[in-house]
Amino acid sequence: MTRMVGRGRNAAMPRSADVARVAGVSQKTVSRVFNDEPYVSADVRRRVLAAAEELGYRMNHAARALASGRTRSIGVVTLGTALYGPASLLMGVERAVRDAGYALRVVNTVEGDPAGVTGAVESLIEQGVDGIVISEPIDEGAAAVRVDVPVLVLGAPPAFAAPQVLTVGVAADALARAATEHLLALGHATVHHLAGPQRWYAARDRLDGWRSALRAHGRAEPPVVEGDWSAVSGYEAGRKLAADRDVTAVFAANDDMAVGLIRALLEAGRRVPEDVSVVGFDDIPLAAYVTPPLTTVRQPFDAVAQEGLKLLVQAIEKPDADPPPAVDPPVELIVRTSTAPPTGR
Amino acid sequence: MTRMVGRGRNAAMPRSADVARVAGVSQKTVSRVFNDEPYVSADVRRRVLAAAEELGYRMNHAARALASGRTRSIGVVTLGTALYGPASLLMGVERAVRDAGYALRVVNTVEGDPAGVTGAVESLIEQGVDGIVISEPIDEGAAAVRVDVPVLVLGAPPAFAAPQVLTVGVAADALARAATEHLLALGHATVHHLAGPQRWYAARDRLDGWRSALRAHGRAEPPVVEGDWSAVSGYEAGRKLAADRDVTAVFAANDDMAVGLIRALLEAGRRVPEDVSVVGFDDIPLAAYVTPPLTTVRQPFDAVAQEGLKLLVQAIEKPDADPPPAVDPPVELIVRTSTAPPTGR
DNA sequence: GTGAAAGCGCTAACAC
DNA sequence: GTGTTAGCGCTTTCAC
Repeated sequence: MTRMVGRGRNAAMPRSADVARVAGVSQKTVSRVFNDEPYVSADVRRRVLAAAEELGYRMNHAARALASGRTRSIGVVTLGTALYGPASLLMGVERAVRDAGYALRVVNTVEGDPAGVTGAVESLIEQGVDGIVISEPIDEGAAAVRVDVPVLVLGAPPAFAAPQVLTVGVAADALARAATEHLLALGHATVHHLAGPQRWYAARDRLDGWRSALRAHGRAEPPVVEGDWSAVSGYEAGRKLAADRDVTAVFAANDDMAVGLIRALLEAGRRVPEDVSVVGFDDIPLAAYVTPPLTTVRQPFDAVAQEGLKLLVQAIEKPDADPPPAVDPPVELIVRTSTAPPTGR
Repeated sequence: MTRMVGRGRNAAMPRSADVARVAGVSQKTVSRVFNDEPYVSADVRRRVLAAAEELGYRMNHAARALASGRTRSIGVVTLGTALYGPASLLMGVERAVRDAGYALRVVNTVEGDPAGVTGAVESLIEQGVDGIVISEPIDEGAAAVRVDVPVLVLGAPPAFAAPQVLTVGVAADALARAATEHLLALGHATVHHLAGPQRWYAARDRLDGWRSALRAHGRAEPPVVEGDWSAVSGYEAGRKLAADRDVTAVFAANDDMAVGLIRALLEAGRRVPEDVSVVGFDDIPLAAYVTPPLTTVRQPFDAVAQEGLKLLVQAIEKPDADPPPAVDPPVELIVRTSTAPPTGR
């Protein structure tokens, strides 16, 4: 079946008034039907729907947005990267937005762009959105924008002046703590940390979780090595770490770096897990299939996106209701074979 | 600095008429300035800009879209997956769309959704977009929609009735052919293929490339094993393939499956590359760091996205001009250590 | 070069 | 339950 769809000045698209004429009702009644408003008799509703179907009517969202001041769309600001974490979060957000009956607008921020998140948010506001999701932002200094739509920040402290700034943590510190404690429980004297870039809040949270685990157990805190999330940076860090015979356990801030790290370790003749245990973070789909299969911590991306969007949509639609209490997703440590007790050497 | 931005019925946002009053010009002149129309004196332009700045004016895109019938936005239809290929393409598209001065709307199609791509396209049209990008679609049968905006299809045959359907191939068949020929050149009698799900055009193209290489060299065409892009499916395929001692070289349709395959091979006691050579597809960032480092073929995602968007934007803005000839991005085979000549056994 | 008037296709507010 | 009347903030058309 071939249906005609389209939009544009001369495109002879039927409008609600045309539907009204065919159905023999007023234009406003057509509007009522398409907005599921009450007080429309079942009979009228049926006639309107039939007429709309017959004409191939589709509502013009621009006109609706102009008249109502609402767009039924949500904007998301992401880092423009195909990294597993941010990409998964984006897919989760898309799904949750669609399920809530909203449209999605996406703006990426570019690393090093002076406008950064602030510019991205302004461009979304200009486009017209009812709410904004900021996904895993990096710290760009105090670049506050006053926005009058609700803002949901995923994986960072609230940093925007908005009527409602909602935050859903990825519970990264708890997850990082669990990873570190797993290594400690195995009998390692201490745990080294291959951190993510500290401009990312997500990276800081993981570092905090690692540090708090070490402190809680009264262990020495070795110097932190910082990577940039990439396997290359993990590899480079691994070359340094491999030279240090005191290193028996490393917690990497993501799986990509963990894989690079392991490669460097192996090339330096240090076996994993016999000589050095490694735990990653994210549970990328490949984690179970690299050599050795990677012990890691699963990030509940979908749950975070869903949970967050529930808050955001409520803030948009019922601004006065109290936000429901946030439910922290469960910590999931996936133990595979890249970790083992230290072998006395 | 805290700037007030926002939109909405009661939000006391300044409009172009306010700017006009402050600048002492007509509302239409403000419109001219913001649309970079000619015939505005430099002096007037400066005054308008100053007034806008003073009031914190931002144009209302919904009103513009309603009046002009154009939205300056582009919609993209993607599969909702964080797989490296689709995710990279999406990021490339976002960047290219932003560079062209358009906004981006995203709709995912869900596997198994009856509406599928057709429904996604209709929802974009309804939202109002000036052009549509369909990224790596799967074959859903003939579900044609007549759309009156230009459509760009990335990585599949044109399948939509639209004023302009543009296609930019990922040249997947040429790339797959190069991968296969690399293995043949190494001295392997033939090459097995671990294919992607055949509903994806991208998977079919790779299979075609593999097949044509085999035919061109007069080699036997072994039965195809089909996976679903995931490492798990590669692993399962690997268990079957490992049992067959005739298998000395495998071309996997993506890197994730290649990694799963290698793991299965190793577990079955077959060494890579000594007993079996493996080449992947995509060059995921991890490819150089897995064990053994993966020989693979690099997909030029950014180039494809940029190239495609150039076509699309031209089709939107200058519908009558001839589309510039498509430039095929170069084939890049990355040889690492998962491939080697067969060892006579 | 600039301005006045008339919509774009909807929703809001209120009448009936 | 349903219709009427005004806009929403821009662009278009055409006059000057």
